[in-house]
Amino acid sequence: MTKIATWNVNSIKARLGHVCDWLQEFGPDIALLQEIKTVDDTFPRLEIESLGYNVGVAGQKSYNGVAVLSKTPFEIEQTRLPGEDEDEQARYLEIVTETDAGVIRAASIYLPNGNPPDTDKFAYKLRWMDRLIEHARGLLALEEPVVLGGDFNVIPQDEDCWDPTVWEDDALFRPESRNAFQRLCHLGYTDAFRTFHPEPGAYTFWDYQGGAWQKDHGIRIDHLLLSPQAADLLVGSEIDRNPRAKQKASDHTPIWCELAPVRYAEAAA
DNA sequence: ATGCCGGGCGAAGCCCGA
Repeated sequence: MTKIATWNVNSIKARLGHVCDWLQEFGPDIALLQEIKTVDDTFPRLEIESLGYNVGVAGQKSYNGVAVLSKTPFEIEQTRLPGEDEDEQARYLEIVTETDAGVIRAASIYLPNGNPPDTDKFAYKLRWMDRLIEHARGLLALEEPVVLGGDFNVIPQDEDCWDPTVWEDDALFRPESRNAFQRLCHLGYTDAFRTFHPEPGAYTFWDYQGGAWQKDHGIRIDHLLLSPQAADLLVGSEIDRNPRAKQKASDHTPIWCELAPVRYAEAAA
């Protein structure tokens, strides 16, 4: 079995203790991290390698930054999302590794927030999503198990937030954002968590403000999208709320999926 | 609720997040 998790940690330095605890307790085979907020040279590589992980980093000073941690060694395929050479923001890192479930291509994605919606930030978000769709379309042609995981900054449907009216005009919930997310899925990618959990009220983010966590006023914006070859291996997906409950927590919590070697996946289906 | 938290940077207060 191969466990693949994604977590926006909101600074790897501020969250190193929690991340190490989670790696030891949950033990993902592949962990996709976002908002590490540091450059490659200052990423706490040794601490994480000492827990048995290979580390890949696409970092940036102060903002953004993504990483991949994997128990199995990997090749780095992309350190930026293709399609806009001037884009310097570190929001995409793609690797290929051989796991117990076979060769898997995985990408750590930190999709732009896009607020406020009447600014270039929103235009940048939508351009970034178009670029992601084009790249994801190309990956499908490889006919490999692909996992696109990360903070997509998109609330896909009404049931993915506690009060849709509050989010109505937010870049995370605007029709343009949701439409682009839907176009991405409709290429042939499966939302791993939704496959097992059609019910509303499952969240991955709770604002630090206004007691959002205590009131369970959250949104589901962290996703794992699987190519058909990966979806065929999918045997489970859950949100791990424990890290969000701790002191000095990230405002996001991990979400994971489990892929099985093909003969086990067939038996479970 | 466009900043009530919380992090980075850098040493006070601003930028940014969702």
